[in-house]
Amino acid sequence: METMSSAEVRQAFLDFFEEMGHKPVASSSLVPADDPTLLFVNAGMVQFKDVFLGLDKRDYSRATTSQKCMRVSGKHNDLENVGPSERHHTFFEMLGNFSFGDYFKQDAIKYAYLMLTEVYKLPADRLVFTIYENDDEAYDAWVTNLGINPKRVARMGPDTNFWQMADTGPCGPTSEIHWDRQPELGDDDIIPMLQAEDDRFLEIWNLVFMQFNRQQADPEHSGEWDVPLPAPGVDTGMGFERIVSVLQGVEATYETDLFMPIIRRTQELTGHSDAERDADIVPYRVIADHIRAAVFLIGDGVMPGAKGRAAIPRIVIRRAARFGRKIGFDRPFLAEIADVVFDVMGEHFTDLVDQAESIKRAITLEEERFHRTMERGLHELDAMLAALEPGSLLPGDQAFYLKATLGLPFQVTKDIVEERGFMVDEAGFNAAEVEHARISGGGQAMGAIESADFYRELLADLKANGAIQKGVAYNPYSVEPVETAVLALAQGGAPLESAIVGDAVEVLLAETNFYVEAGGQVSDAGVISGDNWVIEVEAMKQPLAGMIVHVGEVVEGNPATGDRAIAAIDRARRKDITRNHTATHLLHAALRNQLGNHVQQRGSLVAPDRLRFDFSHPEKVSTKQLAQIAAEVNSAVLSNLTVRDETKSLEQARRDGAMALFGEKYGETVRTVIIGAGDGRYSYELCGGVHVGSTAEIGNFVFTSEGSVSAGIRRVEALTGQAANAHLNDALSALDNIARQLGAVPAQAVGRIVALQNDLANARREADALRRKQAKYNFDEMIDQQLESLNGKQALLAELENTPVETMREMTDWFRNRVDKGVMVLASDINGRPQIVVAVSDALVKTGLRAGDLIKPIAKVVGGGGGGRPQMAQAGGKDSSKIADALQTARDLIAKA
RNA sequence: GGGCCUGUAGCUCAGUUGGGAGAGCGCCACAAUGGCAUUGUGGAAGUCAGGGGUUCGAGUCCCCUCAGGUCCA
Repeated sequence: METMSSAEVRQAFLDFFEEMGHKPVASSSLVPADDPTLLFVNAGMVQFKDVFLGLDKRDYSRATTSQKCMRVSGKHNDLENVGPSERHHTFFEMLGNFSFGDYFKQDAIKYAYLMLTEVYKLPADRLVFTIYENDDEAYDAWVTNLGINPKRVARMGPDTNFWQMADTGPCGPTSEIHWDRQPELGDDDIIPMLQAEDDRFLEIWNLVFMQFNRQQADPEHSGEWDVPLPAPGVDTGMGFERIVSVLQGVEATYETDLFMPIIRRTQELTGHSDAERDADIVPYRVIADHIRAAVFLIGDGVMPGAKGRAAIPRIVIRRAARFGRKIGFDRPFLAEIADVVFDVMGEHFTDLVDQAESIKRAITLEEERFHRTMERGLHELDAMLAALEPGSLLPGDQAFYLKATLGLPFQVTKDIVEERGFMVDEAGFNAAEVEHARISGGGQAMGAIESADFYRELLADLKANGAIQKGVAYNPYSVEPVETAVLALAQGGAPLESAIVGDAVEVLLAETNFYVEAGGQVSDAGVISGDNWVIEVEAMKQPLAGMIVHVGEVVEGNPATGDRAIAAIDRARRKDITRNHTATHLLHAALRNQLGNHVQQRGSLVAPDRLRFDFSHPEKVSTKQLAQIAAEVNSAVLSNLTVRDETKSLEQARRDGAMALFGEKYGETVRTVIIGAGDGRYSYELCGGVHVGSTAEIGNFVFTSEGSVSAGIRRVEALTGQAANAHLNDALSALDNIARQLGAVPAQAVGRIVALQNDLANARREADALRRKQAKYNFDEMIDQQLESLNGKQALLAELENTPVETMREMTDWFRNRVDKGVMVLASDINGRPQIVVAVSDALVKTGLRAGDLIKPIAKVVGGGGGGRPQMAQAGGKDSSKIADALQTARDLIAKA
């Protein structure tokens, strides 16, 4: 047994299988290419799934990989185990060798054995094996052919040693190789201990033999419906971190050279001694695991966010930040630790290094966002605790509110609550969490998966009967109507033979040029028609690669599966979209020219009626800069640059200087869009969208807004073509009207308005002052003359003419200041509607007379309602002719009160 | 995809059964000081995210849309 570095372990594996005739294939992205049901690649075979299913062909029949994997959700959720466990990870690598109908069980077992004993030079007497209970071939392979002692080979049940992709389909027995951590216990108990899954053994390699096609579900594993596959295959997986730990002679994967540099760096930053570190090892491990996950996720284009896949980098970054706080970090620190990941992994995953700065920035941004969120949550928690009796229980639903709505992790809540001498109702919290999962999970997400399953089966059927080759023929770059056939109609994830008028249907055609939303460009709309029927297409979707689905409504006739059809996009709409799309590229280039190369696209929307573009930029784009950018775009339009596309390898495109979007995933060959010819090339981007032929077709370009989306990201919106013309014309005619109204030429309009505004403000102030003075004078006179005494109270009841509500309210203050024990009811007709205010002096309020109560019956008389505070109330009504009656009612009420 | 929360002055936010749109910071002017820091006085600044509804009356209640936050899938 040799001590190898992790890099050597990985390379030795790939080299050995290459020698054995395998094609070394690069790890695929963590984001599964065509599989919406799978959040992340979680095994080496994922990128070969279609090859195993016979849906895809490669020019090799043997492959070997070291595949990036994530296990964070669903059946394989290792998130909570990370830290306490010595060898659980969210992100890890899986070494594997694969046979697609080439070699089978005997060779697979032989290769695995050679790899471990000859290349890694593991002592054979430390290896033990499991096989499926009735798999005699595997038994022979180990015992007869390789001469393994039968005491070291355990027959196991279907739970551990039978693999199936789904309830039906490919399946087969497996054989596992385990490392014996306690060889001193001898051979005799090996089989029972393996069957009991004792900690003595560490599983290092799983060999899967895809041998059968299961025709129908078989929960009892009778094997009755298992038909042998014509070309059986092999899929193996060895946990890279585990084998490295075995070869480096350490107990925990965290002690290997994959993790120790990360842990040491963390330790440098905290200043802990080794003993302090070991006393607090869980946070160190969590940080080490999660920083790797975050780096690789973001490297594969999964930016932290709230929804879908994006939630995962957010979760790992926030968990790491949270555990970081426990060991003393009070500032963003993960980016500094990420540096070590680039050092350790960069040699093999070279594309990571190019993106290092962007990845670190994304991590730090997320950490900062987390801190802000925490501050808000802690603030709310403070308020909750302030309202609590000392030593009492914080209700579970409140703790859950902090988590679900404000994003404050429960552990944080719990720590703080206990620090302050309270307790949390944990059972209540858990109940609220379960209830929340029930309400918000389930239903719709399942629907999406069922729909994907439906289309996957449909795709397989259509390929099987030869209706299509790889998928729907898709050429969105043409605008001419396409003559084709209806391959299938569907509704709610179920097939439909034919449809009638009014049906909402999904239509699958053999060929289409309807664009499916991608890269910000929205889907096409249009019409599919056949003999005597018409379907209006409102939306498009792509449930999986190769399946382009039209979503629409039958407006005429009875379309049916198999019908001839003509698919026609809405060409005017498409034209507007292409104008906006090409303009978006011009805008991107102009932004970089005017603001600098730090400008990077962070999102975009290309719709027929507008375009929206988000980009990184630290400050507001000034009006002047905006004008310069628009001028540059318009100048590029006027230069009538040609727009063309080229398809080439991603590598070539990068070399040629094409702009790729950070955080997007690309295939090996890419389409590029070039604006401007030769050295005068103005813009060069990777893009799958549809564009105009030359820039003059865009017409006018005009901004409609500029603003902020989040920290460091600006958003602009703009119009082109007809929409821009209309916008400009509206603005010009509005300006023209304004100028005409002012009796000035447009250039002088603003000066005139400023002067007018000043005059108006002065006049208003003057008029207000006069009106108030007058009103106060009249009011004082009114009190002198009209104050009456009702049942010991001083009352003023009056109808005012043309007095605004504001003045009436002011009068209530005057009244209450002047009359100690008084009630006032004022009514006024304002634009044909009665308004009433009631005021009560403080002394009378104390005796129980409330303006709010008093006003309700009064308001009823004029057909309205009202209310207010004890001192002052306000009401309105409908019938001004009843004002006198209302005042009389008031008089009666006050007299009685 | 679903649940919950938020959107009020340039910024941070308050606004209690529906009845005077506010505070702090910032900004402008004036005064005190030789100047600055500073202090005082005064002032400007709001489509209460947008649209619809209920009501005599909506920042406040209801519905929709948009944007953001957050949790679950």
